[in-house]
Amino acid sequence: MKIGDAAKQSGVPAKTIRYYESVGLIEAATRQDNGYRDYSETDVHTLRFISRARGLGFTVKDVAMLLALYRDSSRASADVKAVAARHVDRIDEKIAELQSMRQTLLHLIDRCHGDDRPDCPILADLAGARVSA
Amino acid sequence: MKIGDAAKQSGVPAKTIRYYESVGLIEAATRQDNGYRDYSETDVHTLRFISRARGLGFTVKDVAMLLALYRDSSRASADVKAVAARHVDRIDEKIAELQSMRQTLLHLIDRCHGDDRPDCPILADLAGARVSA
DNA sequence: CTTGATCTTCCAGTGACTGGAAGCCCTATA
DNA sequence: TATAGGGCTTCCAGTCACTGGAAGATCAAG
Repeated sequence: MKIGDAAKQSGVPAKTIRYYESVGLIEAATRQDNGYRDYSETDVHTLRFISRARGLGFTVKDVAMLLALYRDSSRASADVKAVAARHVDRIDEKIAELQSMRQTLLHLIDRCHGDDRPDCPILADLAGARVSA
Repeated sequence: MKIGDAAKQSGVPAKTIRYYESVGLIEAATRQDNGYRDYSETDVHTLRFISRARGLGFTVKDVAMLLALYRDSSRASADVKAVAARHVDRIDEKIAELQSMRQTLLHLIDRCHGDDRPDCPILADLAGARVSA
């Protein structure tokens, strides 16, 4: 099948499929006589695998590793678990960082009148003033 | 003062200061006779403002807006508040997204033996199998 | 036969830096 | 005075994961 159909069936945009090929995440597709890329059901399956993994926030590098493990029938599940666990750690860090920002922002927003007056604790804080807890 | 000192005093790397200048977030610094960029205390203050805002996750575009508001003594605090509130919304979305990923991952990890056997629900899920709740 | 959709390649832009090369400037020390 | 080092300058490239767009070939339908 052509790239457009593979895109529809996998949910991965044609542009992105070509991109994945260019960075080596998927193998270069075979070509039809007219030069168009040709995809199989297996390829679509792989693309869906990639799409799900990316949806869970795995980096393309991680996805390459997961794909390799997926294809290695003699893999140890511990290796997969390790990749996932590392990823959860990164997510936890990110969440903590965002929540800290959020808290500070809400604190400042709460103290800001939000009217026509120029007086604003948000700007004051950014300018270096310590705002009371 | 030279860029290295401005960097030390503001916490913004010299490289990043030049970058901010290149994208117009800060004005082009005046130059000393030898061509070196020259910074004032006010410039350092601005860099610290930027550094704090970036630390709260504001985009450079948002920071540009906040700086403009900061300098506009006739600003309405409502405008500042709006920028901050929009930002909190973005953060909330991001947190929700990450927490959803996290939950799915933890669920899968929990079900993975993590031993030498190849059997792995994480890969099974990525491959399209529905994992029991 | 033409129209429009889809395919091809290649280049550029996103956001916010960061690294590195090549070369100038300044200061301190042998 | 020569030199060694550090910091300064510019510019280009790389990061990450795409995404947009241009120019041109191909194909299916009317």
